[in-house]
Amino acid sequence: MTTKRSRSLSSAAADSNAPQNGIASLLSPKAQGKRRVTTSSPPPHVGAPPNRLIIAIDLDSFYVSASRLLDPSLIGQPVGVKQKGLLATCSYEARALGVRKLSTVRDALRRCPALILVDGEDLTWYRRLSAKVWRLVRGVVGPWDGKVEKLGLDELFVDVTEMVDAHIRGREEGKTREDAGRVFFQVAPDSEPEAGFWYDTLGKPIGHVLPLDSHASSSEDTPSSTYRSRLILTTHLALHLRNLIHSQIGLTTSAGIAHNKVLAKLVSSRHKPAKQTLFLPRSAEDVVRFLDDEADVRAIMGFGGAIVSKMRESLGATSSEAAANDDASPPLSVSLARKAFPLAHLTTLFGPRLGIRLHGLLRGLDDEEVAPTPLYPLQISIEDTYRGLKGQEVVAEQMRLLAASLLRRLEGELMGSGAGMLSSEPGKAEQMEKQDDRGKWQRHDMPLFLPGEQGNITGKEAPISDQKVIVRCYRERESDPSESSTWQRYPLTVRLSIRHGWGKRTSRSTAMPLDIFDVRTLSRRERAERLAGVLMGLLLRGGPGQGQGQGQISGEALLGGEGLNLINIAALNLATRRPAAQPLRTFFDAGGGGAARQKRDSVDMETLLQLPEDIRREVAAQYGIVLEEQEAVVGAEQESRLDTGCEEDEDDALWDDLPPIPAMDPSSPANIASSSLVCSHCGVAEAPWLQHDHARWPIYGVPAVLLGSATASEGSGA
DNA sequence: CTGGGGTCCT
DNA sequence: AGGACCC
Repeated sequence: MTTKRSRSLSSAAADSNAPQNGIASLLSPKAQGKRRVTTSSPPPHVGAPPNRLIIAIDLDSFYVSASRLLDPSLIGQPVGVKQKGLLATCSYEARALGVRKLSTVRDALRRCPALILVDGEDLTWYRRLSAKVWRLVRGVVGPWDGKVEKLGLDELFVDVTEMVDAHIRGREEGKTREDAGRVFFQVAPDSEPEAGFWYDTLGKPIGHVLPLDSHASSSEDTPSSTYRSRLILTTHLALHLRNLIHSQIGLTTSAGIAHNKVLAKLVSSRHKPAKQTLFLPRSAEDVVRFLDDEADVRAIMGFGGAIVSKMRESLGATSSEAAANDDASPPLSVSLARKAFPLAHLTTLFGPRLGIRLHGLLRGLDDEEVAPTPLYPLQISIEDTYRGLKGQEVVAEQMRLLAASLLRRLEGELMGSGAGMLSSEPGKAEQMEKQDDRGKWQRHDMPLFLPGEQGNITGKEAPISDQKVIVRCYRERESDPSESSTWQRYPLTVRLSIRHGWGKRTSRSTAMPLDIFDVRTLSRRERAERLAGVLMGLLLRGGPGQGQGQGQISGEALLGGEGLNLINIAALNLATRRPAAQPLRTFFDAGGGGAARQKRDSVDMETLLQLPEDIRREVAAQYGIVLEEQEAVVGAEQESRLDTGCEEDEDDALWDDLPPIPAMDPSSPANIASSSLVCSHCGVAEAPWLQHDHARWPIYGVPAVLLGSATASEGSGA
């Protein structure tokens, strides 16, 4: 359908300013000549003249603006939003006083002692506001097959090609309202004929235009359906969306309009708060000239630190430039990058796929489609940073807090009534739009927690740079899921990532314990306890290289060296339906040797484990399941059991109801043994936090006796 | 002295 | 599981 449309448009373009109109000439000769040889089907626009209409929208100093909605006294003030020791962002007033985004708090306060600090470590409010903006925009362009992609909390990409062309078609068919040189762009379906905006048929763009001489030279453009006039029309639509975001939500935005994402994003940052910029090149040369103004190739989305560092290194080797791998090394300009890195060079350095992409990016070529952000994310994670967190009890306590925090988020974002509270509610967005553009801002309904007498601000005193500094902190009231709300998605996997000292992150994942979904029968505390237990198991599991689970990593993680600097817990693999039970048997089924294995498929382990103890024991006895809690296991017996290997045994692993994570010294074998349970499958005793994993992959589980000896080397002896 | 998140690719 | 990218 794209081809049909673009044919009619390019025939319209052919009459007036064909050579300068630059549709074909926007492509490099290479790209024009090349026909797709790949077997995978390319996006419709690949290899075709640029035809898409992309808007990049950027919420201005988002965290600051969002905080100002909660606390208007911040308006007009130099404000910095801090996360731990860093300024996530700061207000333009603060920037005028020399404060830089991403500077340390200490540095910012040195430059601007009057800086007002806001705590931005809890993202709840920002996340909600961000989703609101996304839904608003999607409510407008969605009905026209428009696509909206969220990038982080404060950026959107919007593909309005279909929407604009639908309008142009309607206009060609005389279906639009016109009045004294103006046309009405009806933005909602026919049920809402008043929603939309008037624009001037003179074809003047809204906002800034780049390259600077671009529009002036083509001022004789007729407002016909040329590609250029479609881009110009898009600036009106962009303003409309920005006006909506401002009037309905109260946030100002910057925007860029171009024929692809990278260029739209690049120009969106050229004029920054509350302005928009159109990129309107006449030729491919215009694009390259524009990019060559960019002194730092990192300004192009896709050129990150690792890539540029590698490029600079390669440059130093061939051109005797003394650019080491420093952070302080001078930026690599786009023009230098383009001249110094022919395609063959880039593919050598980065492989065919990435190399080709980077080569195109240096010339402004970008095929990346606007990928509609799905209703539910692919993963939900929380994290916190520490200064050398160590000790079993300390770590376990943090794990409990983080687990509870993750559960709170999962409940908030994955539960709802069938329609989905996070869902677009297309009708609602249209209603909002139907209201006048200059209407009052929407009420922001964050249920605020009011600890202070003076209002909704919690003052937190924090010692920063030797002074006590007040950090304003806005908190949301706790709430439980409503009665009617049910899980819309079920994360099947949980992943624990940690950073040890200042090293790199490492991560392990395992099955999500399914009882975290039982919000009716278990308190959040109980479910958090369960999840934290599983996480402690992951912490102790160590890497695959640890084979039998010597517990080296775990010992160090809990007790040794620098301690933990970061803990991140992620819920991923979000399923639509709740699985029946924990997949305990996969390992054994794959093992193949289970012909004689006795089947107990009729027993739902999860259900069994949740029964009251007396009933549970009764049922277990009936099915021959060992629910025995064991005081201690003799070391020698364990060793021999371990040698035989769990996979040869016949029974499924099963543990008794899990006790809380014991607050105890893990280096004491006695403690471990006393709280261990014996695997009914292979007979190995495991500490509580290892049982979950052991049940899935017995060979990775760390037998208590080994754990004891491993930690004993650092701890209080065997 | 370096946040608290996300996505995709290998 | 890790590494790159994005904000």
